[in-house]
Amino acid sequence: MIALIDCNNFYASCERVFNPRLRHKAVIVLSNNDGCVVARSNEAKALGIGMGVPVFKVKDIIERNGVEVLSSNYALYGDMSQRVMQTIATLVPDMEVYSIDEAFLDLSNFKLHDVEKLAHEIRQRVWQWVGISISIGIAPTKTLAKLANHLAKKNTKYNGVCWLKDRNKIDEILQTFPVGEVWGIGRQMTAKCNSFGINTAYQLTQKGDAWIRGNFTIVGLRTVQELRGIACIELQQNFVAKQSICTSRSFGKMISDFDPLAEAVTNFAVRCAEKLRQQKSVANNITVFINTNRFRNDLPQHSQSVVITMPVASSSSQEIVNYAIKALKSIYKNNYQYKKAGVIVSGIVEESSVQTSLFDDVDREKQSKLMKTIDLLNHKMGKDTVYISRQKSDKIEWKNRRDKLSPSYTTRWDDLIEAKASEEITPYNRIKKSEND
DNA sequence: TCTGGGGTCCTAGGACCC
DNA sequence: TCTGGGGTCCTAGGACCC
Repeated sequence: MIALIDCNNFYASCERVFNPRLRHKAVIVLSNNDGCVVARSNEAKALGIGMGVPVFKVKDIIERNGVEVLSSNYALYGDMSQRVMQTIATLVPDMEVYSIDEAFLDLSNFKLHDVEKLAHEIRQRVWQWVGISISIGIAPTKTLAKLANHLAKKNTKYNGVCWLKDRNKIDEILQTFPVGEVWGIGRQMTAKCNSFGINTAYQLTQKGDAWIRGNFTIVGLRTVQELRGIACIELQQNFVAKQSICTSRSFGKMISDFDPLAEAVTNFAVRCAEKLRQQKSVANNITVFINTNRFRNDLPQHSQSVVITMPVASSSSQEIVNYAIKALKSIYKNNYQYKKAGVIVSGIVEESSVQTSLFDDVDREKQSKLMKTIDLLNHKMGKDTVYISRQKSDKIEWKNRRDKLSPSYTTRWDDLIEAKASEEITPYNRIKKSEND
């Protein structure tokens, strides 16, 4: 038995925990650069604000209904996510944290008659300890647990917990479940299914394996098997190092000059190097890409990327920055307005298994000590306390827009909430006051 | 005016080998 | 006229996820 826990309207819910004024109101949270809508409270969904739409397209709805608009505050959401996960782990330790707001649980160690009670206990505890409401789907496979979760979220009759107990119940549900809502079936596969007259999840499960494989590859077949109750996607409980790491941003405004572009790329490269060191990895390849604004048909377009393979795999900020700048120089062109850039490190291996080069002229021992010291300082004293000079100039042209950022309530001392008790409302004062009167 | 960021996995096809 | 058969490895690009 597998459970999928998913936080309801996660980013919007996080904002509400510390700002009660937002409760019972339509709230939306925007993507980086205040570009698109990435989270909506139920009230905002009801107003017809779609997921992923650019804000400027729903400006009317926002103004007419007084929708509360917030920039995304990842420091807050990341910390709240950890609290949710830690709370769940107090009841079920066998857990895979699947995304910032989702976790799969292995319930095979629990007795069947305890499952429903356990699920409600998890909901209650997360709500009480963290202030976030969650939905829980329970089923024999990950894909079915996802589906159950979907139902738990959509139908209030489930009271937040949907358990697909047996095959009959599962089939009954699948017969009305749109095939496109199934986890792993995206836009392309949905269109193809529909063109074959397959509209429900059940219809898909009735097709032959060979047919499914032929049309939807092994990936599609796995999804169908999971719908049939045969587990093909295992719970991943151990830490797995990433195979590629990307840091990229759209800019607050477009950039033409090389220097500010290089400043941005330097920062992205430093972040990639930090993420590498965090997971004790080194990378062999560095990709740098730059894009002009693809929505501006009136401007000349230039999008290009280039991969550089380093002589020796590395996680040194200095080294990765040097190669990234070299890469940028090779693709940068004058007279274009760039909107976005990014750095990807790939060909990732454990730092303990580095293949050295006979002609290596870098003192790796020294670099490694330097990076450890920098990481320590930056962790203790704040991000970029020690930085590479190219990371910061007086110009900050490439920075993001985050106009509606909420405080980092849980991760910055300066942003801690102050609670003030009014004289009028405390019970103690009320008694004192009446005594005086 | 304004349009996110970060991942994984799979396949097809080319390059190369004998 | 007619041009083998069987592999491996790598990469770009597509599809999917949150």
